[in-house]
Amino acid sequence: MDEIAKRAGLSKGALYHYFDSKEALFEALIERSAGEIAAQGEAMVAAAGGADPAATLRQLLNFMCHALTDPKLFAAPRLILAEGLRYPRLAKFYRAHVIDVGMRALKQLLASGVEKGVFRRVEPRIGIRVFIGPVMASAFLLHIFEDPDAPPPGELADGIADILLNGLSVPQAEDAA
Amino acid sequence: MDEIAKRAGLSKGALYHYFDSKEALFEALIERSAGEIAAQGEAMVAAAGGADPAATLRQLLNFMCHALTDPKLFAAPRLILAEGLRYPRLAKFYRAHVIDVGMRALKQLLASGVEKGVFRRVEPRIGIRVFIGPVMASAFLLHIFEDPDAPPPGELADGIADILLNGLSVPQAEDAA
Amino acid sequence: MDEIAKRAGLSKGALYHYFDSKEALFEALIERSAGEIAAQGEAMVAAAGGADPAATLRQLLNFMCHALTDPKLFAAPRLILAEGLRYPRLAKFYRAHVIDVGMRALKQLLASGVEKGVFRRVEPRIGIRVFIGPVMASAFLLHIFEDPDAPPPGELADGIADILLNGLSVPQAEDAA
Amino acid sequence: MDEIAKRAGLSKGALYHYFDSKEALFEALIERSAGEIAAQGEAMVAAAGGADPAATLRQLLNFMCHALTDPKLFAAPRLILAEGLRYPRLAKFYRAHVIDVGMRALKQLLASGVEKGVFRRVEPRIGIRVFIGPVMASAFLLHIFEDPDAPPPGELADGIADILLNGLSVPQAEDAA
DNA sequence: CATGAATGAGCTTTCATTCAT
DNA sequence: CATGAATGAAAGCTCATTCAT
Repeated sequence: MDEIAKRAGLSKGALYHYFDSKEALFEALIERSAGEIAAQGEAMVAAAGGADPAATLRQLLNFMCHALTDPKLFAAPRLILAEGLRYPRLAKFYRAHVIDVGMRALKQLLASGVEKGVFRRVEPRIGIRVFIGPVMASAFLLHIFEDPDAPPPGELADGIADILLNGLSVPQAEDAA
Repeated sequence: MDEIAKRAGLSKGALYHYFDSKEALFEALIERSAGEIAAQGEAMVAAAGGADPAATLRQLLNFMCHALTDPKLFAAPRLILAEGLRYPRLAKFYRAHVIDVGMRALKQLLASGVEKGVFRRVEPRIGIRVFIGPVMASAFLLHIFEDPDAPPPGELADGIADILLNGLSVPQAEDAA
Repeated sequence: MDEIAKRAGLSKGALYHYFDSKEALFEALIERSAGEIAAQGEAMVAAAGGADPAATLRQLLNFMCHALTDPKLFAAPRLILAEGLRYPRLAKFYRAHVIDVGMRALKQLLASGVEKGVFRRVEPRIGIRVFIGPVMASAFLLHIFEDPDAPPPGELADGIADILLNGLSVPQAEDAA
Repeated sequence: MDEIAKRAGLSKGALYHYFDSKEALFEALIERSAGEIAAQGEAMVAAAGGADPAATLRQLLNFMCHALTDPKLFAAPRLILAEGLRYPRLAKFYRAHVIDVGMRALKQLLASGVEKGVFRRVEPRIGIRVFIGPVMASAFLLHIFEDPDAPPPGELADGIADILLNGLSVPQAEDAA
């Protein structure tokens, strides 16, 4: 809190004027950064209205990859990881304000793709994990392990989308000799 | 350290006999759990010898999904995430002993798949992220966010492998002109 | 001060307009509650004018027992006891405005009883302590220790008066020799 | 705690080695001082065995007056007053370990006096308050209000006992003209 | 080898008081 | 007159580390 106060140009006491506790401050931070991102992602899916699910998926991936490249926007997930054991309520808050929102949107996107006949009918819980996981992994490698080899966000999003949509496997010729 | 000593059934003094510092203790923990897992994954790829890359990928996913379902084996990654900021050396240690090992093996697996003509030639850094990300995301949802909806590890591995290999998209009919 | 301001329905700033400091506020509180009680007790003794000291003593006990049953009137003594160490000036203030007043009145009452020949000539400092002590003890048991067995004030005053005036001992038969 | 540690010649950390919290430290203090006094008083009553209730009452008063003259032994009651609002459990602890013990002993003493025919049958709750109150009042005047006029403990105990046993009133001649 | 008492810097939080508006 | 944001010292407590035994 000393450090936070100093960076905010306030005294520690003033911080407690605005937030009841460190936990409350963290919750506000989560809501204003990760919560915002999740809401924007949800809005993106809603705006697309199921018109072109593959394009929406690409757009969403692009958005997420760019967002999580920003250290400021990675602050919220990092917070959960660093302080989640000390403040267990924080993980619950994050789940309610970020994860549930994102999951709902992704489930919606996958379902509309299936409905349109462009996505295969995969188990939604797994589809969600396969969508969000690569973005997470990239963010961790970038911010926590300082991978010098990190691909730029646009390229990353395109590459993830390519594999997600088309698979790693080489398509088999189906009517060969 | 008090808590660790108590659970280990010895005194704090004894703990400092075995480990020079908390950081050293953490490094040992990482080496013995996550390092072990990474080494086993690497051995799995080496043992397969590039014979059936898709099968090896499925096997590796299955191994990882089962491993990270165990709270004890999730302890090391969680440690890095929670303490990585407090002990920056720890993140570097983890990268050297776990991430680099795993990445090398995965890059090898992808390359052998390409060589065999069964995998498309994707950017390896991205292929790696798409492989490991979904497993990570599943572990986080399970252990950090206590998702009650977590799929069982076997089913999870199969589902991830299916999407990874075959993609989300419905294959196009190829019988055109 | 925050709490006091809130309960008083004004801002902290306003509080400091009316009172220079917390100590000053406390002094005002003491003067307006305990000081008032002490003054009323003194007036009671003065009004009686030494006419019927035993009756005055009963009346005074009754007044005190009823007063100290009211949590609002117990607030001032409690304040002294709780904050007397933190604000030593406060104890002196209470002594001057409450204790000295009460003691003077009691000393007066006892003296007039002796003069009238209805009270034995006891050491006044001790007489005072024996008078006020039981009332204090009752208030403490009621407000601090939340004794569920507390006697109602009227009954309490009568009981104390009975013992004070007549003693615990069974009167000896005087018909000897 | 800083102050306590300094006076004990320890660091703050060491204090928390011995006591889980400030409240626990206070409970230990209460048990070792006031609890001890209460237990000794109880033992005194038990030892007397109801043989000479008036003498026991005098002895007990003498013991209490001497005990509460010692600032160290007054520390526990003072603690309750100063910290009771901050740590409400403390008052409950004091009640259980000190007040209930003392009350039980006093009730016993009064009952045995009644049984012997030397004490009048007074309401025990009131008898207790009249016994303990004057001692309390004396201790407060001495330690909190620093009364320069405080009677020495022996004289005080004798004076209280005299009033308690014989009453303030001048005995009436019962067979006069 | 092992103990556990002890340290001291650091943490989150509180609170009487001040002051620009 | 009144507000409430801001301060800063101090409170209770934690914890990695050390050291006499």
